Amino acid sequence: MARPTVNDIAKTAGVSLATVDRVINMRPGVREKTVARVSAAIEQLGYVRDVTAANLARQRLYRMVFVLPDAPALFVDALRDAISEATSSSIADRTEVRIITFPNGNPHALVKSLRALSADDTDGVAIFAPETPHVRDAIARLKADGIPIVALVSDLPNTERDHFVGIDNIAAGRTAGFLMGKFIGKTGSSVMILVSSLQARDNVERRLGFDQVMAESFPQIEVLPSLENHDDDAVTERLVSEMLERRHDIAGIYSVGHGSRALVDVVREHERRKGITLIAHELTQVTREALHDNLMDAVISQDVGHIVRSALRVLRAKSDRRDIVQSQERIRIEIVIRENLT
Amino acid sequence: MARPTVNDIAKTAGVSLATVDRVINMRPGVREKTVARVSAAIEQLGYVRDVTAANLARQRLYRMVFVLPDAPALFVDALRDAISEATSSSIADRTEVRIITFPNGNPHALVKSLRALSADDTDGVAIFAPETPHVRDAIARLKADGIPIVALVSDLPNTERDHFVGIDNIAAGRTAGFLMGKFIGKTGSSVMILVSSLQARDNVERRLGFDQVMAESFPQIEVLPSLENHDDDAVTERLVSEMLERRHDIAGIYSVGHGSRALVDVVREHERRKGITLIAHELTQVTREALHDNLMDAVISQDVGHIVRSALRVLRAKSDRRDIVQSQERIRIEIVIRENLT
DNA sequence: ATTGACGTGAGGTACGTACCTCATTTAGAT
DNA sequence: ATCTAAATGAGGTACGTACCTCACGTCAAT
Repeated sequence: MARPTVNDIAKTAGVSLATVDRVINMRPGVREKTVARVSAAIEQLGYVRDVTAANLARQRLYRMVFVLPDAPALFVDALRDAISEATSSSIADRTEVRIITFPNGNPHALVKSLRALSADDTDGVAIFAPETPHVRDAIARLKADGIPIVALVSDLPNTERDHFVGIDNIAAGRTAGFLMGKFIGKTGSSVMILVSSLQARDNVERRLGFDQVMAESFPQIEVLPSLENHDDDAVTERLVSEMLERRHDIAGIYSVGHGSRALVDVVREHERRKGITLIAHELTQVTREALHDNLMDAVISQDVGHIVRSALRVLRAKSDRRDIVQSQERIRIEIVIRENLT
Repeated sequence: MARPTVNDIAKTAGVSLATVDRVINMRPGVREKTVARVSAAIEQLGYVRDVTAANLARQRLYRMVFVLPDAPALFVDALRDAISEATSSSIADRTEVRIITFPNGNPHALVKSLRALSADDTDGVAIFAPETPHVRDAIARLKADGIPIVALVSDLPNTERDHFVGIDNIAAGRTAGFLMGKFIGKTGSSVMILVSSLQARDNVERRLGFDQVMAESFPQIEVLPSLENHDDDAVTERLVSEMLERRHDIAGIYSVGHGSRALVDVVREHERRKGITLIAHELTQVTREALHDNLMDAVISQDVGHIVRSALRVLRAKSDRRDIVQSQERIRIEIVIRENLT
């Protein structure tokens, strides 16, 4: 009744333990017929390899690498913190984590860092970076080396990444749009859109989803063109101030990017702050405070802790060629308002 | 640099492996002074017991029990499904799961089931049940037997449960209230409240939170007294139909309990359905469809998968007297709308 | 019939921990 | 100083798996 072991398989397949071992670990030197017999026995008994025992025997250490930009956005800091936290409890699951930082918006430096990784010191890579041709090539190289790759937060769909850990950003944008429309309510107003960069796939997708919903369900609200701030506080401040001066019909501001500090600062000091619906992404100290102060109306977020743990689980599974539990790895689009802010 | 083992501790503490083992597993026969020496070495080296190796050596099997009502609510079914799903992948982590069902609203039967559990066939119990004096006693008995207990979904704060896995239901009610107020917007309207039972702590807490927010932020909206449906579809149907006939100022319905099937059915067929803001709890097939059909405006939910996995993690940890990673065990109050419904 | 390549079996050691037995040392009481 | 009980050491086996070596058997090509 207890779970079957390799010995049970050997017995029912009528072969020795060594042969079972060869089959399971895909070592050469076994006739196809014998492989089939062993496989049948595995199937029949419902054998599941005891990963913990295997890892013990093999002195397994998962050496994982997170690759992050040094963008001056609190979200990236939060991600970094989550990685650190995961690291401290990761001794328990044989996982060692390194963080590689590359200069924001410098794919060249990123590629250089990726080049330094090889299969004999790395068992998995989680990347949060924009998709450029160079990055694509670097990822292809890593894959060719047999290293599992997951994309983090912003997907890299045209690369050979094994998995994407993050939210559906189109749906996230739609969510923001729905709330913006419902919260503004009134007609004849307009919404300002602030993005980090139109290079970042996640930003573009969110904007797309936002526009879809606004067009479908709230056509009376005008959505203004995206303004890029490149995660620069000074730029943000200028853009927002100017806009609020120039157009008095602004009823909402949607911050698409990862940073909202400057935006919150400007709005906090502005006379019209009560009349503006503010929706941003990512729960950080800044957005948290803004929610608490009734300055911000909703934050669309993704749990960085989940993201990090999921990335590590997926990378470990890929590294062992194991399946993943899909339902556990779905990252939710969280809507955070003042009341469910814990 | 690799993680230290018991042997390393023995060496640095200047004792034998057997003594280290006695200390770690709290077996008797070691002088206090020696215990201190060993503890110091553990501290110094940052030793963390390899739980996987320990479980292997000890042939550990975690025998967990979930105790659930047979309430005819889809949420309970979803919970049951989540447990089944967790069970299938639980072979990997040495966990065996049993589900005990008790007749809804019959604490006597529940207590009888609990009485049958003992420490030599159970390593942990997760309970979803209302807190009654009998239940309190039964839990006290289990605790006296040394069995870890977690409360599921609805807290049992006046018992000796080790942990609560679920959301802050007052905050959940506040969340519902905030959205209800924002979505209704207009003045001079009223909101109907439907609860499962005023015995269920989670229902009461949600109602409380809802009232708080409505009073604070939306005083122009009248909140009607709670109507109990005892999870009975026929009762629900009657209550809702009558109310919609009698009062034409109903602008919103808040379904506090775990079941919303009958409510959705009634509203779906009603002529005023477009004019009513519907907010319910728990994402199930019914609420999912209602969201999709624009019949329901928001669902406040908690991820049953997370709940089950968290309960199992916590019970395993308690059973081993290990600490839990708080941040990983917090269950979020999820706001689900049409757009972030995946 | 001999050679050699390949397939397979038998048996071992190791991983980090649990748990057992038995011998020996130590401390405290007399 | 002697006795006794408690504390400790030494060494073993086991858990399920990985990985190694070596011997033996089989079969086809020569």
